[in-house]
Amino acid sequence: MPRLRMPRQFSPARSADTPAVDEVDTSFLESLLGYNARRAALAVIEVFLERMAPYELKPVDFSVMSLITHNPGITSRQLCTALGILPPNLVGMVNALEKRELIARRPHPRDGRAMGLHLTGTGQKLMRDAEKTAAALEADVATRLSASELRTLIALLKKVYQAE
Amino acid sequence: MPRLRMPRQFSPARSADTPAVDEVDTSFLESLLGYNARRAALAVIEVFLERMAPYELKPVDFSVMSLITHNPGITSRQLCTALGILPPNLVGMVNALEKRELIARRPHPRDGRAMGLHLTGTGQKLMRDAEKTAAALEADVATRLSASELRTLIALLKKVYQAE
DNA sequence: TATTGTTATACTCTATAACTATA
DNA sequence: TATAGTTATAGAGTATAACAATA
Repeated sequence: MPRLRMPRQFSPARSADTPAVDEVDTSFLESLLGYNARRAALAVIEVFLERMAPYELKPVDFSVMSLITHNPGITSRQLCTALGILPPNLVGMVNALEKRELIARRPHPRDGRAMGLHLTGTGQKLMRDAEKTAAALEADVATRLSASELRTLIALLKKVYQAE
Repeated sequence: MPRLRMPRQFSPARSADTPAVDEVDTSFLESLLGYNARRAALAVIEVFLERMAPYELKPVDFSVMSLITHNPGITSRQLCTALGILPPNLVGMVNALEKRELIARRPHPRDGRAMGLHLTGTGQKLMRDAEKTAAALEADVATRLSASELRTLIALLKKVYQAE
């Protein structure tokens, strides 16, 4: 009978059972596209947040403003579809941008339910600078990557998500 | 005097002032690395969520489990550092995985404050299947990309975030 | 004094249901 | 009946402060 053995909770596990980890092996995770894509996205967004702080634009705000810039009269619905945002979550952003007098709502010419979104003069001025900053950020990342590597990277990323 | 003009609120804006957008132009955003990286990450994570649903592992849970798999005895602190998670936010995940009896806490051999994390038998069996599924997911993405494109993509993504 | 793990908590992001007005 | 915009609200995800036990 094994009665003489110590009860398990008092039996210190042998060191083979409780190894310590000195250096963390992340090689399996690093072989996965999703892991690398997420880490890279977070790294770029971190720099983006710093550089865009003067304009008080977070990445999604910038995306919204940029689409309005290049698509004057775009509707909320179109913004949601293009950016993968749910309508209830866009309302607050658009309200905030309108309150800052960066954009203005105008009635849609053909659909009485919809409102077309337009930049104000202030909004246009801000976006000229903000888009320059965004483009400069790309140039800075291109110091980690060569210009052609950056082009390749973006092309491959598009292949991943546009194949949906 | 311009008194005869309609008050602005009753004056329908001319169509030149309120254009409608038929097709949304996203070309500027698509030129930005951050935008593309985020979209690609979201696309891969979406598939990941579907495929990992049978194991009830979200991406972060999988990352935690995978690091424990390849680093038996890893501490919470090491997990947080490796994955960019804040300690308070890891507690709930580890508790949940322990409650599911996928992992077990054992005292750290050299540091009385820390606990080493280890897979249980159940956890090992689950992770054998889950990591196979994760690798198969890569192969599926490789139908959108060639094998060499996938390797290039991952290498370039690493360059972006490891240069931090 | 510094660090590990933890609690409590707040803030942001994302998701669902339901309403209104127009189509 | 369906759609655009909105409200309210719930659930994740992420953030800081502070504490006990140990280094």
